[in-house]
Amino acid sequence: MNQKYYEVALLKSPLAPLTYKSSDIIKIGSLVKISLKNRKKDTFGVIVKEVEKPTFKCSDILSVLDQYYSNFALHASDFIAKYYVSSLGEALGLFIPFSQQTASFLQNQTFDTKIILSKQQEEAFFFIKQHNCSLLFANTGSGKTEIYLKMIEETINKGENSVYLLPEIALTPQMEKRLEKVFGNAVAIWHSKISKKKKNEILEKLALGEIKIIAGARSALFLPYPNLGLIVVDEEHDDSYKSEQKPRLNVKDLAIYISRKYDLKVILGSATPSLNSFAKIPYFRLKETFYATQKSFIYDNSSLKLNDLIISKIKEKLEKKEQIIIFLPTRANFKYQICSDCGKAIECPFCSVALSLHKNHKALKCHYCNYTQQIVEECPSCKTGILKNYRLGTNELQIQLQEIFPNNEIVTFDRDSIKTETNLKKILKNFNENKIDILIGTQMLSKGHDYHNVTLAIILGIDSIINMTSYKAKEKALSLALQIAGRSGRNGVGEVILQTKHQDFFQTYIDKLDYEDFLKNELLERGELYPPNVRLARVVFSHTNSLKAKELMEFYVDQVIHLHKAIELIGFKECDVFKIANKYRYEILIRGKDVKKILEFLHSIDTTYAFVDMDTIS
DNA sequence: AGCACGCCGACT
DNA sequence: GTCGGCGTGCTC
Repeated sequence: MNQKYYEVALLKSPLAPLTYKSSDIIKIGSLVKISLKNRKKDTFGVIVKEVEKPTFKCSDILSVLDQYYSNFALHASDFIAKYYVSSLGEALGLFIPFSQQTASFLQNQTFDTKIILSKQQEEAFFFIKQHNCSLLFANTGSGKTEIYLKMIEETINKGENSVYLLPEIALTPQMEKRLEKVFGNAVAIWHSKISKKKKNEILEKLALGEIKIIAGARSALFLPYPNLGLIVVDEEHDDSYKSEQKPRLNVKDLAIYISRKYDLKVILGSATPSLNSFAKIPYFRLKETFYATQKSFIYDNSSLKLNDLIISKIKEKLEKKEQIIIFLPTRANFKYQICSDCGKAIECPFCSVALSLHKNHKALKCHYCNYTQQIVEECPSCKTGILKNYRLGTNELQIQLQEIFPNNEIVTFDRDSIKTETNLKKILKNFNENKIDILIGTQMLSKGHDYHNVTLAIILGIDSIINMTSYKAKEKALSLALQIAGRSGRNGVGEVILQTKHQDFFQTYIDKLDYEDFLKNELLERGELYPPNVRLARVVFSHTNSLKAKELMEFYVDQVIHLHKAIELIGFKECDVFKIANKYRYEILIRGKDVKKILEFLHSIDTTYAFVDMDTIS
């Protein structure tokens, strides 16, 4: 019998592709069922290439399924595996395969949306059309969404699909409304919280050509698009485009890579673009806004969150029936409970972090591993001290404000209070209908929502962001402050209270200069030390035995120093959060200009106890 | 001897 | 990742 031999990438497995045989000719990209020694469950893999008969004995491919991965998915996965250091199977696992059955002829549809662009928007539109990948650097209220819509229209009329990426699920309802108004049921929303049934329905309609546009979070980029023509990455500055697990890819950077290899358009959009994009991608500045807003900033250097200034400002707005948003980057009631006698914080037994107090759940919770325990009355360490609460969170702020303003509706807006999509939509609806007076939230609050009647934005705790040990700390803090400020006064006059000890820094770029000046200065300051002119990578070694983790780190520190002279070892140490989920962690940070040399080192790391974080932010 | 547990290495 | 093999150390 004429045997064929194929390399098969094992889906979601860290192993490199393995060789199997079959008497059938199987198309590259096909999904197949295989067996693996010591494995009971069915194992699935993807045919990645045909090879010569190997010297070792091969098992048979058990069956070929009627699903397959496109060349696009194979190619993108290959890039992900190499650049972000994962197995091919892990990278392919991100994609949803095409289904053989539904591959019928596509239904075509054209739109005439009658969107009218201003002169400046027209220029931006023209600019985007000239580039494969472009950055739309658009001030809040300058109408970048119309440009996206116009571009999507053109893409559909060419018979191609569009994907519209948003950094967070929280933003999808609003965009869903906006897109559906223009494109009706040619639009679908895709993110992790969408039900399986709904997902299958969307996939079928996508294959049939009934759905042309997918708006959604990271995972929306990995659907089986019959003919992808446009990728919009909105709020491109947002770090949540970077995945925190397994293939630790940055979907934005993947989109940029794709735009270079394939004939499709990528638009990155933001009012506060990342320095990386600003430095590397051709940009168009959309400065003119459709309505003039007068925005005044008040700087408050107090350490007290609810001080007289803030309370009196809130009172003033409430009396005028105007709305207020308050940003605070801490969830729960308090982040620490510290003993006044021995000075120790109550720690998670599995992680080296303090437990947060959640009054709503009558519990202390670990924000890393989710460990939950009862609230304690006395210090578990010395059994005598009184516990004091530190670092106010959103829930506590809500309680304290409610005491001061008992007749107003005050609601929190964060991961704890928003559990479902319905829940999210309800809060946004109530806020837009003026049924909520004050909305208190974490980063979620900052992300591109349109709030109509907000005349005061209060920004608290921004110093905890500017003081972070990340080369991006300043960039993050300033963009966050501007994004939140942008939510206030969309219809006329808006005030912003910024509580910070870094008034000079913020004032320079808010009152005197603008964000583009910040980016240019920051670019000079980072020079050859931090991105975008060099690349950073982090390798974390984690093990239940802390000595083991340390020894592994030391071994690879040596390797960098002696064998990889083209890359620079910036440092090696215990991770800031030393223990997570009972595993001790050490990390090394490297820097280099030559991607190949960096990857050479990263791919030489041969232990399951290490993970690589290419283009690390932390 | 019998077993629980943790560590290690193979997986085509 | 997931599984079996094997060594250690504890118990009956």
